[in-house]
Amino acid sequence: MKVTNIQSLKNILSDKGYKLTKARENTFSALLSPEPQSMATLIAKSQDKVDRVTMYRNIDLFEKLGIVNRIYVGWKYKLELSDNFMDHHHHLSCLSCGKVIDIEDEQHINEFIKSVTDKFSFTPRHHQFEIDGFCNVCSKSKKS
Amino acid sequence: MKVTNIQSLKNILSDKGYKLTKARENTFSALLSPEPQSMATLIAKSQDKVDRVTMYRNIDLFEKLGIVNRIYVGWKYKLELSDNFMDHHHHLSCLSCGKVIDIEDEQHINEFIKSVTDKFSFTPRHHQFEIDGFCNVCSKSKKS
DNA sequence: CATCTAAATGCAACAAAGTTGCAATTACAA
DNA sequence: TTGTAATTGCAACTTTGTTGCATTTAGATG
Ligand SMILES: [Mn+2]
Ligand SMILES: [Mn+2]
Ligand SMILES: [Zn+2]
Ligand SMILES: [Zn+2]
Repeated sequence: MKVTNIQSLKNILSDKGYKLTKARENTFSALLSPEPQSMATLIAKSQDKVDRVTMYRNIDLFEKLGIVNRIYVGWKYKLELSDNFMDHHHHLSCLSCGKVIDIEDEQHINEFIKSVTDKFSFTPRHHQFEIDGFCNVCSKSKKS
Repeated sequence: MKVTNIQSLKNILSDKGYKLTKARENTFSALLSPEPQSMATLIAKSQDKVDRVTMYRNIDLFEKLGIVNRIYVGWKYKLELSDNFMDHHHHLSCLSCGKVIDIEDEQHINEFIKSVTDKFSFTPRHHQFEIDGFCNVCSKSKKS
């Protein structure tokens, strides 16, 4: 499912009967970034090449095809290219100081996903697990 | 942090130097619901009592004070009163048709949370686990 | 490679969501 | 009761996302 270049993008698209267009190439280029980006950023980056409306439509399509993931960072979503079959974002997020801690432990999570998706015949593509609360520093200070 | 009535709301507010106003009482009343609600719903429910702008401002305040949680359901956030016990939201969300399935199985998740919050000395308030993918219906259709 | 057509695009217009500045009102402490 | 800072409502505005439609284009076919 990983898209590394225009050729693999074309393969995924044509496989489902979609066309590889200039707008889609440019949408893909805008997505190349080490960090997840907001829709506004993607639109700004390619403002002379891709119409706003087309950007929305193609991001929707890419998401359905598994080319991009929509993740929530703070109160807004951001978009990123899918890397592996199943991307993950497991965070502890401090409501007081905003610190975000990444969790690596996959053991329990993977078991849980398997059991629950099997139960509902659901095909998972991506998941996100966020725990909001207070970090060790902020837990000690008086004002919650 | 749990708010059960107007008096406890007043306590939390005045504790931080905020006033208990009619608009805030009505904001609180609108939040009383077994289900998380969208901002649009809250605004509609109290359209004759609280101005749209005031609703935004007071929800923001309530969130900072820990009175409400903002959670993501599908692609939109919803609001709910915080509870004493840990709030939880476990969903399967279909990228194609938008269907949201609630998961009730708590077993694996609770183990996982315990182990990871202990590890980082983190005090959890609420958590959210969302799996994006395709529901049983949409998994079968050809243009996935 | 010339032709054909469904798919895709851009544009304009719209709708929904959220923000800002400010004058009028209100909570509440003195 | 009064004084005053906090809060509100309103109007105007920005940002974000959607819809309908005429025009353009990818790419399949021969
Ligand atoms: Mn992460
Ligand atoms: Mn839920
Ligand atoms: Zn913290
Ligand atoms: Zn579905």
